[in-house]
Amino acid sequence: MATHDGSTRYHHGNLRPTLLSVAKALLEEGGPAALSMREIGRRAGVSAPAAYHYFNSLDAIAAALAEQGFAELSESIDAALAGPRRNLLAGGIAYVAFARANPGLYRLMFGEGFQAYSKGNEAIRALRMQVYRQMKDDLEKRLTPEEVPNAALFLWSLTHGLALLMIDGQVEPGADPDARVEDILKLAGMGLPAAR
Amino acid sequence: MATHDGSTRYHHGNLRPTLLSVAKALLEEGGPAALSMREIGRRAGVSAPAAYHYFNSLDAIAAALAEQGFAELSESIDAALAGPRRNLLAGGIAYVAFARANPGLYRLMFGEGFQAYSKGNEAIRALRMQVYRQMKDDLEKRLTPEEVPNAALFLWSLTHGLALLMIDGQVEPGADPDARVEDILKLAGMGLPAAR
DNA sequence: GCATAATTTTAACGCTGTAAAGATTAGATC
DNA sequence: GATCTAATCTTTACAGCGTTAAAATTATGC
Repeated sequence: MATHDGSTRYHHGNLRPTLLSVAKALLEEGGPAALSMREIGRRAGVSAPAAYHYFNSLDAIAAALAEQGFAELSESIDAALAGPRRNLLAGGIAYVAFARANPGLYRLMFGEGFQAYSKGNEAIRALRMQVYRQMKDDLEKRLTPEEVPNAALFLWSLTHGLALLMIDGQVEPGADPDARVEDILKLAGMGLPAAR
Repeated sequence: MATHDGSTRYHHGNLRPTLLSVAKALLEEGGPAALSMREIGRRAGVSAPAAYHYFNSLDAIAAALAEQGFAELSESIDAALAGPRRNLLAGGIAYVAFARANPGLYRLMFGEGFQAYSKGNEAIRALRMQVYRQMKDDLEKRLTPEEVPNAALFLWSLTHGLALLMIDGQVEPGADPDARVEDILKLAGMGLPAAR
């Protein structure tokens, strides 16, 4: 491997996190399809099979990235819900902001390959559930129990769809995309003051 | 190549459409990632390079499938809008129904690979625009001009998001998925009688 | 200092997309 | 009907991929 001073060592010393950060960079450069075991090794300054000491497969690397992503997304929503505007609108804005800041990762988390690499990954299932629960909990504060399931699916669909359309460049870029997101989400009636 | 009676001919005679239909089957079996030049050739009873006589690349096959998909989606929406319930709700239901009936194709049309194979494909851009316009036209009948852009993005986000969540198996399957779709879309206030 | 365990490399297999060159066949012209 | 031409398909080949197996190297504990 190559080190910062140009020298070379047999043992990397910090390979696992390096692999993940290199993979994340690759993911944001070219989307999930750009993830490649050999390219990850190349950028980490290591042969491709070296990565197999830390991950069983390319899918395992994808799963690790997705897991990180769900954790980060969940934290980001938590922070928004704890902020000055503690309501679902703030949560939705944070959700879309995460997707826009990490388009490759978001596509990995919700895109076509998901079923493949998350097969039997309980951590991912749990984290994904947690994001959904954050929204449901808030809805339960002001809706009847029968209304909650449909309202939750409605909001998730809207937010997820908006995030993807923006990521895909399907939304004509105006001056202030964040304001646009807020306007759209408000149409769902999310802007009500939160019940305490 | 192999024919129905077990014999073999050098010239297939109907290769281009066969390639497309075989590719469509592959797409629905394993999603966009399952599309493979060699497998397509194999199933068509032909060597892989034979396909290059009709398509420049695997992406070109994907683009042809996507183009077909957009045309079919557009027709399906048109039919719904011309039906007994000539309103946006009917259009939205038809939209989601298309996605659920062709999950692999829908992911191809709107998924991560889109940018790659549709690069410079004007037919696809036009057809995609057309679907969007169908919705906008209807909105313009009953909203002020300033309201239309946001309302259109709102509806497309909701419908697109719902379609993807259902395709991905994120919606707990109830007794009647179609009714569920209708309930969700109704929450957007789409169920108003259409202006004539 | 030495044995052991952890880490990484090289070599190899079967798969992929696709380019190049050659074989085969259909269709037009005589 | 024979022949020439153009269309169609096959074989061969190359580079790149994920992954496995075996060997090499280095760090660690005694």
